[in-house]
Amino acid sequence: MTLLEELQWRGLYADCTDQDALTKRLAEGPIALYCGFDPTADSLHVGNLVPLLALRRFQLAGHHPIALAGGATGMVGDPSGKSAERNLQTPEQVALNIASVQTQLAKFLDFETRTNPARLVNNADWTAPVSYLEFLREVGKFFTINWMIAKESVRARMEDRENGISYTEFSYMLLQAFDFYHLRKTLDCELQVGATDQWGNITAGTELIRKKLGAGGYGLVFPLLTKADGTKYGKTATGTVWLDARRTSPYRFYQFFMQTADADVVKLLKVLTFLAPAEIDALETDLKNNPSARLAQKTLAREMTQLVHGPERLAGALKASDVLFGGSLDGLSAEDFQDVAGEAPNKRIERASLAGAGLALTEALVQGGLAPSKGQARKDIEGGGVYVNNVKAPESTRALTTADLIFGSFILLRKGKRTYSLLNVG
RNA sequence: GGUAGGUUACUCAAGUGGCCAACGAGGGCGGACUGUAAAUCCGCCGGCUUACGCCUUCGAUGGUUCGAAUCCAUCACCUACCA
Repeated sequence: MTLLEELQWRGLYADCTDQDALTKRLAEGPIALYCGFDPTADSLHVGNLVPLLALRRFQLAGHHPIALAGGATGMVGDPSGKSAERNLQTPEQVALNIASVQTQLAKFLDFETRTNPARLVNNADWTAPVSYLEFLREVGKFFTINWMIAKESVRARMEDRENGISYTEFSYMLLQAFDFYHLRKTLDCELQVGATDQWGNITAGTELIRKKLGAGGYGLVFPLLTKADGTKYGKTATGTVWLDARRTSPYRFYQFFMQTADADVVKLLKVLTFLAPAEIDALETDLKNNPSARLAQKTLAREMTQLVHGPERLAGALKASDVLFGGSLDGLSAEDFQDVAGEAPNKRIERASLAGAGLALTEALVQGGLAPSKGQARKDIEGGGVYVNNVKAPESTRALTTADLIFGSFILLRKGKRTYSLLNVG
């Protein structure tokens, strides 16, 4: 199976500027390719994994990946896929975000290998020195407004009378075109990859390369990741699933994948993991024959957590999951529980607050982050959805005392089937 | 600069003087059923309160009124048309 065939099998092929030519080119030998990541936050999220891991797939196949951090483009904001104008980030924010995003990008690619080491670049390096006038003459002149406003990302916003599009965001595609042109010229980068919403930006690049260099450039785009029910992938009710362990703990990260719907899990195994097709096929069969074992979900969660957080954090997440989803806490060793204490969502409270009448359960739920207010906490309790140490606690007048402590200094609160908070009593 | 329209809770969106903490939909959270899945059904979703109830909210400020999300004035922002 060639690389392109594998990408197709994995559902990672949406469109290509010239499939036949690219197939031929890839057969001839290693190619340099890039993908850009704008620093919209100080961490990447699971949605970024698709293009990032695609770069890695190319590297594993012997090609030269270039990860581009958008120090310049991040100052402007990509209108693609956005229905409204965005607020500009301050230069300080961009600088901070760039620093952490670069560190994360570096974790997924091999920079040491002799044959085809990865490279990490920042488009601010070549964009910032160019003056506005220079840019207009060197880049702007090669694009007609007519062509630009025909792009989906722009047209969608032009048709939306409510929002419109600023000149700044309108210009975004030219900056990205300039990136591709620059990388083509200086690093002989022939291919740009990205999600489908990048199609317009990518083709702007190939246009510029053709016009200014008289050379070719390829674009390859992946489908946007969606869930079977049509909603966006990578967001939970609580928010985005980040790659940074400080924002999304490995335990939560593991649980996010563990809770994948049956209808999505095979697609995600293909798109996100490096498991061989045969292994994924076997998991698909298992899912059909024995869905309650959740082997596909477990494998996905395991693979992803290992990939992003490493084997040690994976072990912690597994241990915490075993304990928290293992039913009764009886028979659990103190050591095992200590491990959970470090991994699970956790909140420190004062031992003194448990003295006497104790701490109201409603108050404890609020402190543990399981309820937004005491009123809501009371309703949740009365609705039968709250557990203390995995025992249902249906009375909203319940208070926690030292008698509820397990293993000396913990109280395990649970709301619903799977939301936990561990009170760590100091 | 002129004219017209808009700004309601997480989002969309009703409400145009008391019955409004505010219809409805989406979404979320809980429950039942399950498999930490989906679908379905039920309950809840401003805050405090065991409850009666109290308090804070409908862009901002001030006013009219016994009483305002609803009326008036000023301001801010958004949109359209005209200049």
